[in-house]
Amino acid sequence: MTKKERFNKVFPILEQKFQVPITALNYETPYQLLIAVILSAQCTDVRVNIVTKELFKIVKGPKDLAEMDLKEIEKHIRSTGFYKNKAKNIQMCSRQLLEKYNGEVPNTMEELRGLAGVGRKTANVVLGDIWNIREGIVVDTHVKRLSNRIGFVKSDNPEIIEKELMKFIPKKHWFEYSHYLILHGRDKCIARKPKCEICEIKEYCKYYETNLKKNKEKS
DNA sequence: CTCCCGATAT
DNA sequence: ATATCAGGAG
Repeated sequence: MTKKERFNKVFPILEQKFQVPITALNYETPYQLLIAVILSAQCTDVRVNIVTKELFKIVKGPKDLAEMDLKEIEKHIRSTGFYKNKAKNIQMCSRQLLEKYNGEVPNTMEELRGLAGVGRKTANVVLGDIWNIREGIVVDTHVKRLSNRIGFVKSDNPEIIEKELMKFIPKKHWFEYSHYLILHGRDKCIARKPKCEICEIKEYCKYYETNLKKNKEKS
């Protein structure tokens, strides 16, 4: 089975399962989404939402973080991990927005990448969720894990994975693909103990195939 | 490549 | 105890 054939089997199943993909992060404005995504690095979306629920009561726009004491920012976001870097980044990012973009969130990959704490993954999420722009495929830890397990790629490098995926996934599905894999990764294809037995796409998954063989050899 | 780093499931 | 969580910067 080629990668494209495998994709054509898997994608409709995930599409049926998750329907319209929506972000699990809570926010009211593009600026708040940007901050939430920066905070979500190596942290569960659930934890980010707990933090932003309080933070966004006092942070409505870039001015609020630009002027806030760094220690106070750290105190608010501490439980998301990497809190010193993240505090510095979201404050610097807010100041950059005020200086360069009149306080608005820019809508190009290049401009977003120039902001503190914003890498390719964060930029892709903001572009997709706010402006519905498909600049690329969001490759986070879930997309990386599932793409390897299913058999779409063999790599740990997010940029290589993104390039490989773009070869056989139609551009119109790029944004949905990431969301579906992230959702499915949280639901069934969990990192530590994947629920292969009840997985909807197991018959098209190399990881399940390998496990089946191992189990049959044992018995 | 290493470091950043707390919370949670196993 | 250890792996893992919507990664990015130096």
